[in-house]
Amino acid sequence: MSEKRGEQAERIAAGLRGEIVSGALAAGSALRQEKIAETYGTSRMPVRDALRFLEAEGLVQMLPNRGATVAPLDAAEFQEIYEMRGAAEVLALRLAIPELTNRQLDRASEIQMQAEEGDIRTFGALNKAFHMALYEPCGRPRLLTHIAGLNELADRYLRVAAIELDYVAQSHHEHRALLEACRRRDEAQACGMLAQHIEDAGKALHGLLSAQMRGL
Amino acid sequence: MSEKRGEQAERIAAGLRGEIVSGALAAGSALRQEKIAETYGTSRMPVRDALRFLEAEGLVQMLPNRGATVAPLDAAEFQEIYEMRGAAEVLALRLAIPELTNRQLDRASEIQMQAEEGDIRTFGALNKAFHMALYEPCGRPRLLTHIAGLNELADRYLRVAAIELDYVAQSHHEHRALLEACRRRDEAQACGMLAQHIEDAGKALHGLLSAQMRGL
DNA sequence: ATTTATATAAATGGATACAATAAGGATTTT
DNA sequence: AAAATCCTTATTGTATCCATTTATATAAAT
Repeated sequence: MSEKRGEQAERIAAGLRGEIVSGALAAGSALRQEKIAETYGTSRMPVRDALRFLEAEGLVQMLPNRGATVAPLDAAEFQEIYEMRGAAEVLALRLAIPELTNRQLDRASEIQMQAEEGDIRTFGALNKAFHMALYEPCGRPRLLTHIAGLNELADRYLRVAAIELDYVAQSHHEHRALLEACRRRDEAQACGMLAQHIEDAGKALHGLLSAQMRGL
Repeated sequence: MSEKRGEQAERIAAGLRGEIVSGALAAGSALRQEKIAETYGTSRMPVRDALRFLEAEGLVQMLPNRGATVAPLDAAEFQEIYEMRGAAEVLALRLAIPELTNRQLDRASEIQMQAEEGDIRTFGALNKAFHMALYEPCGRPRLLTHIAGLNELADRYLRVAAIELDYVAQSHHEHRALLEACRRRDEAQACGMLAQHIEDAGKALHGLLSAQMRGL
């Protein structure tokens, strides 16, 4: 019980976020405040704060007087998220490229190598890490937060789509090409490839998703 | 006291939002829960919810155990917001153009005419309305919410910059040209002009801002 | 039998009360 | 006199309690 005061809401939010993104809490599930409070050993008050957090992130839906539910999965929203990712991440990359150091590029390469050696379970996290490594030098905190949020939303869908192997292979290929363009500091080429990469991913996964999502 | 239950937080958030965007609450001001609660005739509880809302929107900063303050104004953040606006709004316009009906274009024209007839006090709201009218047909709710949030953040800065007249004149000019491109359904031209329009606005206002922001 | 109305149970929203943290001032010590 | 420590006060975070709303089940009426 010796949790630092003032951060229980964030602890609860982190816990719920994990359960939602991992799929442990199914889309549409009711989130009862009392039950969650019991689970985390607090009162309902910090739980409410946590739910508000997650609502702002888009992982939870709250209806007045009717409680919170895990946000539904919807193929149209998935497409929208990927469109937004495209716009935001291309901007971040464009702003980052002039600031990219070789050291940072090496770091991204290393992450990509780990991703290629890893299996499907580690793909999601390492994929995210690779992208963020390229964007961080842009020095735009709000933009980076926005991108991270979109990726978190996307992760839920990836989990459902149970990523196919040949998509992963193509993703690796595109990552390598993207890295090369960045090393040449070829802004136009890199941005174009990234836009294509994200659009491809969106389309590739959209199909799997529509099929997979009958069971709701 | 006969407010509908379950929406007090949103009422308080709307009130505070207005005071922050209008500048009635200066950047950096402390936001005491008890005082706000008294003002709105409630307990501190819905106030806390409202502050969480505003924190998510970026208008308020919260430090654990140390309360909330109005988010500071910062020229670098202004630039970032305009960069993000550019990316998001160009995407929205690109997706909207194929769906735009003549009726919707007429509606946008009407808003623009009102803006040109109005004065500086009405410029901000009508400017926003014009842009949103062009984007709404894109049918991407999350993207539209994102854009609206960015515009709200930008409004704070516009208020401080006390918009110059020749900037307004140029904005009107660009809006008319943008409308023409949309009427021709010329996606590439329209998107290019919008990108330029937002970039111009960002640059024009950035200068004013840096000067104006000494008095903090 | 179906539908509607009522009553009851459950869960949320808000208020009040309490605990803990942080800041500011007074007092003491060097 | 300056600095450090302790104490007091103001403010936030959490818990408990109450009221209101919603959903469910039961009963009555058509």
